[in-house]
Amino acid sequence: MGEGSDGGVVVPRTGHHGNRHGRSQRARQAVLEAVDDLLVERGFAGVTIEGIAARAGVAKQTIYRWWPSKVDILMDAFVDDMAQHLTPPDQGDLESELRTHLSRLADFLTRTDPGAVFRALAGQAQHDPDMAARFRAECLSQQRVLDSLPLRRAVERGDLPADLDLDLAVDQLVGPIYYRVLVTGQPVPPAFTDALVDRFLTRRD
Amino acid sequence: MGEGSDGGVVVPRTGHHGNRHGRSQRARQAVLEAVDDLLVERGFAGVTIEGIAARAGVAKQTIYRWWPSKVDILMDAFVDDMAQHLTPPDQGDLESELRTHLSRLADFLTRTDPGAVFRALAGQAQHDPDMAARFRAECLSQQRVLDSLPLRRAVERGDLPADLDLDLAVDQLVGPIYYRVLVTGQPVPPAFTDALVDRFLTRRD
Amino acid sequence: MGEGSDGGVVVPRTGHHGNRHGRSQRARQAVLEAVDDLLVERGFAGVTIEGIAARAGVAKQTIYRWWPSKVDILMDAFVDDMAQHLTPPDQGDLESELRTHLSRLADFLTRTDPGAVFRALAGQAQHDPDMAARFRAECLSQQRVLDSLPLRRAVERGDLPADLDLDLAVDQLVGPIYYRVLVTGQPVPPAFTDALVDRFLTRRD
Amino acid sequence: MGEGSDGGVVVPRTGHHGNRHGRSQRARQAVLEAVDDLLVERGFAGVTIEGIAARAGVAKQTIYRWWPSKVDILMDAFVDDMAQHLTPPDQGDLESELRTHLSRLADFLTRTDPGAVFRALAGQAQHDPDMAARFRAECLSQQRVLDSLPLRRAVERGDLPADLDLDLAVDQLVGPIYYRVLVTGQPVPPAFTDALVDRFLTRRD
DNA sequence: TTTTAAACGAGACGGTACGTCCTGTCTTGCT
DNA sequence: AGCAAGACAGGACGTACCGTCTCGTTTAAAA
Repeated sequence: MGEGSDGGVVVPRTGHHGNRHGRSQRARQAVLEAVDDLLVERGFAGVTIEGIAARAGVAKQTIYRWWPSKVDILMDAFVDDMAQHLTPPDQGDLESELRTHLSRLADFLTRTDPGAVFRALAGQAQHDPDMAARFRAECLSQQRVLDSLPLRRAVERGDLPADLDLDLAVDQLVGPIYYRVLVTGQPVPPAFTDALVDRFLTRRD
Repeated sequence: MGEGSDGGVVVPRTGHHGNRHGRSQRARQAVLEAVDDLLVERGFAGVTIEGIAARAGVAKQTIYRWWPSKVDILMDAFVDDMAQHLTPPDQGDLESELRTHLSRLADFLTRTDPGAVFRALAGQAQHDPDMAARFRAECLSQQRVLDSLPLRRAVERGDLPADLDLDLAVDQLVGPIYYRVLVTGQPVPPAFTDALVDRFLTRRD
Repeated sequence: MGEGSDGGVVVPRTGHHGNRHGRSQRARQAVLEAVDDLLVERGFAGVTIEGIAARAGVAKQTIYRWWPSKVDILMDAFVDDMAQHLTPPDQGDLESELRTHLSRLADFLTRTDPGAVFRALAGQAQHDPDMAARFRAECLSQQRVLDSLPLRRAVERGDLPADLDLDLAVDQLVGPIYYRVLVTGQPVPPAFTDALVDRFLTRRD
Repeated sequence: MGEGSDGGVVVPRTGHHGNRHGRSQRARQAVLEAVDDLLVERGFAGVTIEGIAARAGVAKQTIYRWWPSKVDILMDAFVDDMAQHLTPPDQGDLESELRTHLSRLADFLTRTDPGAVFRALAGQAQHDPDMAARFRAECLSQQRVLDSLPLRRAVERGDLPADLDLDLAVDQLVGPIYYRVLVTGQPVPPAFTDALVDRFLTRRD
């Protein structure tokens, strides 16, 4: 689904009201802000197309023209936010990078507004396979790349074996975090993420 | 939410139409079956109180009398099913028990109808904190006990140290499974669950 | 259209909110009053289902449950009003009765609120053959009977020949009135209706 | 509303897309044909500005530039057609001329496409006083002149008294026809129009 | 037995949001 | 300057469910 994120490509200059050169940037931004605000203020059930339209000062039809559903609006809003967070720093040291990244991930998922959007999207994905596919393609695949970055750097450095099963390793590292966030609701403190890193590295000795 | 699961206690004998002493078992069963059917056939969005009532041949009011919401009906239906599956067998051997239990869990979550109910409930829990609390209290806590059973038995047998952090261990073992099921949508074959067990046990040597 | 006007038959007693004994009289009355008010205040285009619902304090669904369209609501309202007016008095004298009836008819059509409803319905009938058929069956046929009443009484009295073409005679008498009301928009003063009566009776001498 | 009918005066040459020399005749014709087609095919409710624009291959703005509303387009289309029909022939004989004219009028109103347009316009006039005024000024006044033509010729010939109330006479002759067409929906056969003429002339003997 | 009160089926009610359609206005680039 | 194209804010449409509320019936414990 590209219409949400490529508005800047289509529109050459202005964000005025309707014209033949594509969508209004003003409307797009207003919608994305409105959807974020509504989700945080009223929860997922409080996010309605009518509510977004009213809050953004936009016509419903304008929303339907560019987004197939409210979750696609949320995904659009999420993509804008996600890249800003969660790019693991290159510290030259696997353990440090993993500790930093996992604790940041836990914080992002549990404490930030985009994290709340993520949880809502992950929730909705359970109800709608098509949406789940879009969610994975647009949001999760990028995230997955970032999650594996410390490991791939360590492999390049020779700190991890070249035949490491990356998929499995990433699942082991971040799986328990998502499990706590999405299933048990337990807190995910640094002590927990550090322990995950410890046990992941220990067995390699 | 207790009224859903204790109906059998209140009703003395029959499940015919109105009576002055407790709820109709006929109605309860019809509702639980209808909700399961609808979820599997039409997905979570296709589960509506009106639809359940029509399918079960029951009045809406009867549903509202006994369940606060459609997710509570689903939880009621889920509880009935869950216990049947997923009780790990006592095989006297940690590795075997873990392999068996984790692969059964993966199968339950991804391939069975109650698994679909679970995913729907887990999804809805992301949108509704109150419901999430009920979900954890009624469904997950039991499951959590079962998940830790092989480890606790191993501790009793002396195969695992007494000071083992059970919570962390369970999270490491089942977290990646739930992560695949709820987030990435990747399949969860026995090869994957076996690998989880391997790596969990390896470092103990 | 019968569901609108036979509510009193179906509902045995109360006008409370929903019950199994048919529709709420309170809602029905509120809708009919709202539709009349809106037509007079804002014209036909200002009559909307949403506006009626809001004004009557009624849910849209309740309106759709009982009336197929807004014109059917207007017809229902019109039927209630029409009978009150326009029953020609029995004065024992053809000329007097005709003069009275035609001038009353003209006044009804041009100066009263139900007359405005009639004009709106007659207008809509031009756009919708099905509605036109309902309109004729429910509203006009009764009116037609009243219009011919003075002539039929005169025939009974022997003041008019028994083989009089009633249809033609009524068309000649009231046709020009409706023509002015619906087509030319000219006023229809008593001088005009009296002249119609004169010319109708003159040729019989 | 004059902009619709004087286009031919302004445009000097072509009807291509945008040009700097007044309106496009191509667009005007396409719109008038589209509106006629749509009215006949889908009825008045099926006539929308968007539909006309799509069918005529014309931009909505072009329509709004030249016509204030869809009924004005219909009036424009109607004026073109009306003059062609309904000019009563000069037969030198009042009765013949009246018989011919009234039966042609009845046929025009009930059986022709322009007649359908007329009925739609007359219907809409009931809902919109401003439009009714335009309708009378642009369409009906001409028609009224034609309707009275046989009578005026007869007065000139001395076949009718010079002090004849022309308005009343015309109303008596055509009123019943319009009444049947617009109100009762009864057919208007020659037998009916002939009877109207008979009775109109009889009383003069 | 007869009474009687709780639970039942049915379904109308006031609402909210849905997704669609059309309105009339606007801006742009082409002819 | 007029045009085709089409995005825009707005608003009504008719539908689907929500959760609440009578109704009149069914039922079995209490009287």
